Amino acid sequence: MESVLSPHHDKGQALLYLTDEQLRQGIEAMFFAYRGFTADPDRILEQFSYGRAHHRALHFINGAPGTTVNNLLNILGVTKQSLNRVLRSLIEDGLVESHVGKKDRRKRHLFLTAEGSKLEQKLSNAQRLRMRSAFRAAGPEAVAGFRTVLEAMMDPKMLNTYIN
Amino acid sequence: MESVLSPHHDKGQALLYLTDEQLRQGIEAMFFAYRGFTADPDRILEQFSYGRAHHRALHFINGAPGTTVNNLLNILGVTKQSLNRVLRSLIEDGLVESHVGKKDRRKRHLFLTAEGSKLEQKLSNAQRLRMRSAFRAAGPEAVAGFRTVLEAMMDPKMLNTYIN
DNA sequence: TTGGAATGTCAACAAGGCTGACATAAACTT
DNA sequence: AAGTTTATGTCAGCCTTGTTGACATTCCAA
Repeated sequence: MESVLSPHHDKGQALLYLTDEQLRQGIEAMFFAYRGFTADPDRILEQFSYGRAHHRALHFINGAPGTTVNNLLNILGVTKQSLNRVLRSLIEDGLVESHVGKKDRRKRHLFLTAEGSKLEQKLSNAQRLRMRSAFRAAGPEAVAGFRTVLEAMMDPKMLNTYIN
Repeated sequence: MESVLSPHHDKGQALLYLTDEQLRQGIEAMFFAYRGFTADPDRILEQFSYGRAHHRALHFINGAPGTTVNNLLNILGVTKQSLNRVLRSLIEDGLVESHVGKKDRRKRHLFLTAEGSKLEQKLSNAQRLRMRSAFRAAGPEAVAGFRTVLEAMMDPKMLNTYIN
């Protein structure tokens, strides 16, 4: 039965989106959607014997060419040993180039080679395809809401990285 | 310069949310948000020497008490060997109980014990806390949009599982 | 010149995916 | 009743990707 006397104070109605059940559905939505989100690139990566970690490295090097190893480390939130293993294989396979810094020669600046760029394109095209069809199906207002909630869900530190 | 003559046919403006740059931002938003989404329960799980896989099992058994192993397998999308390893440890530790089916005695029905329920509560409280504050910060319209986009991003098969 | 930062590398380990093979019990089919 | 399929469990082994710890190198900066 809805409140007739004080509709604006009916918290159960006005804040329906904050009930435990709604939150639970939000949690499951994240779980299933993330699976969908990674499924297409994962299938491509399999053909190259690469994993999601390689994809992430390619993605962020592509987005910020010349980025340093340390910078990548902060974005990805893994240990240098873990990242190094992935970078090494990408460099060995000729998808990524590592250039010693000119100003600070301790730093390595990372770039995609033509071949690396090609694979990155392939992966991100697949991922964008699904994202685009989801965005199209949902419409602009939903997309804005999607972005707003995701941004509120990130660690504040990552928001900076992400915004730029 | 904005179109003055035919604002409603200005695709570049009207479909701004479908540009590659917008899609790229959506992709990164998913990556960073998912990290935030799992960070809190991950910290708790560490104290129990459990992983995300245990959390997922607890979550879905809690949501559908008496579910069968096969059903869980379909929801989680992993192999029985992988799930079995996780279930075995949860059963050994007294967090989950496995009961032989009454109608079909091949099937095992899974339930959380009191202790299992306690951990599940702890984990989902942590996860809901972040989700709630994100939802609250974003507002109801954003939350609706968030859900709409995520649902469009799932595999259609999972939508059924999720809807129920 | 020395301390510390940036990077790379080796070794070892763990979680949690995977495949393949095999076992058992129960249900279903013929 | 016999054979097939289904549901589950288990063993062994492999891979990716995360972890820690230790150590080497290079080189900027005070």
